[in-house]
Amino acid sequence: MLHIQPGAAEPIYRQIMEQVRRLVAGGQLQAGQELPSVREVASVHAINPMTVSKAYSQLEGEGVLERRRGKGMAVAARAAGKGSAGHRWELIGPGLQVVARQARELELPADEVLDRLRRLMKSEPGE
Amino acid sequence: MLHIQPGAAEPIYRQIMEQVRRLVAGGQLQAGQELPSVREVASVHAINPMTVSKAYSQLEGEGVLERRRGKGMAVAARAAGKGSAGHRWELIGPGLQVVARQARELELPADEVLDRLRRLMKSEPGE
Amino acid sequence: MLHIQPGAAEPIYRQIMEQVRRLVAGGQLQAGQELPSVREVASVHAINPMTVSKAYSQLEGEGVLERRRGKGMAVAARAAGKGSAGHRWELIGPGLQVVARQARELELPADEVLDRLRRLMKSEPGE
Amino acid sequence: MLHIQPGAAEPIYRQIMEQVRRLVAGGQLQAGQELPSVREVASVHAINPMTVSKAYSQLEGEGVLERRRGKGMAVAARAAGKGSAGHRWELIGPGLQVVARQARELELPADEVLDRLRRLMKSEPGE
DNA sequence: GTGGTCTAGACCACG
DNA sequence: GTGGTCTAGACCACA
Repeated sequence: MLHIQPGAAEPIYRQIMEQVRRLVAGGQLQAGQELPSVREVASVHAINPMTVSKAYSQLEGEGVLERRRGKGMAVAARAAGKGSAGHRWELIGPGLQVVARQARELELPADEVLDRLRRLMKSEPGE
Repeated sequence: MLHIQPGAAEPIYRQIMEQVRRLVAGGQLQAGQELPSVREVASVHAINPMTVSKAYSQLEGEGVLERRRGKGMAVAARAAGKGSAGHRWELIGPGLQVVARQARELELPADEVLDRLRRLMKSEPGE
Repeated sequence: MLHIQPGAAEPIYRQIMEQVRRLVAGGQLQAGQELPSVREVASVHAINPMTVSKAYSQLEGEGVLERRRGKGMAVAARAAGKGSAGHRWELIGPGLQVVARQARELELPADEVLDRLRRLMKSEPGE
Repeated sequence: MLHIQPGAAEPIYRQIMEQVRRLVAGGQLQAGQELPSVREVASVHAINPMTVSKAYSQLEGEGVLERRRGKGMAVAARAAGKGSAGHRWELIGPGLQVVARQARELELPADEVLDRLRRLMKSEPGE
């Protein structure tokens, strides 16, 4: 379910956090739904359990996840409101601004930038 | 000229490096053109001169900048080739992929994502 | 009779243990008196029966409760001595020290702290 | 400056968090003031640096502390408002409720409870 | 079975 | 010098 890139600049625990946040906001993880256990995620991606645990704990602190004692983590009930359209646009806003600034600094034609992004959004599901 | 966000996740010296790289590739910094001095950048943005110096030095190591004794740094002559169309698309490619994945995870409609990006690219110069 | 807060930092089984200990020491649970059954407590508070059982078992190990075959748990006869004034003050001592340190670190005026505590002790029975 | 009890039920990193929160709210740590470094706290109390780091990081996440890159942690500027009287009483409220309930369950006389607390608040500074 | 905590030690990034 | 990240491994607490 998660997509980890061990060598990326973004730390692993933060990659997990951001993906979970988006999957919850996007509705692919419903309120109350259980997440894969710390140990499972760790073994699947060959990373340290503490790294996963750190991500989950911080998401708990943010109110995105809830701890069910002895039964793992689940999407928090009150995280449901996080799926509002407004909130979802907030999560992608910074990314759009970064790309816009890069395009401007590179003096790339807006039309072609949009074209490339369109193709990436359509085809990427496979990878 | 530069846009620094202290407190951002991306380290300051890297913000400088990436912006300079893009401005050179985009042609807004021409070969031979002088860059603002380390001290000037540092004082304008209230950051440590060592941070600016580190960014400049690494760009020199990459062949993007050249050191002119007693006269500061300038865009390297051989950096001209860095402005090829292919190279410029390489610099923005990762950003586009990131945004595409975020949109997919958030289940946001592609059309509206493109629309928002279009508006950002047109209007942003002001900020 | 019991007051359970799932989700609190203090584990549930320990919440049960401490409350029973205090009710016994305070005389609200008399020697020989029966406690609500594991199943009853579990269903009333929607918690796992094993959690209740664990609390009762440990209290039995401490000599506070006794197991009556086929009839559940009751306050141990020899637990009577636990109600001495000295013992009761021991049970509240740590709590008082914690509050005193918090008040000091928050630089709150002692008089008002006492005032608020007085009101809480008088009115709380309702909740 | 901090008071760590290694054997306590409350985890060490949480002891640190709560004390810092209270010292900030109480004004003993002013906005902008630097905290002792992770390594310093760790060596003084003979605990692992990661334990201290965890506390600091979570306080940063809560907005109580700010990271000054390469220069350690400091009390966040926006944490100043955290020192309002209302906020300080919020921090001690739960502790007062706990004590009040314990006193009631133990059937201890309110006057004497208050008396003991008064003495603790006056004399404790020494330890 | 679940997550939490702590340790020890290594390496990196930043200024 | 500062904090951050990750690993490996141990033990505990909870249900």
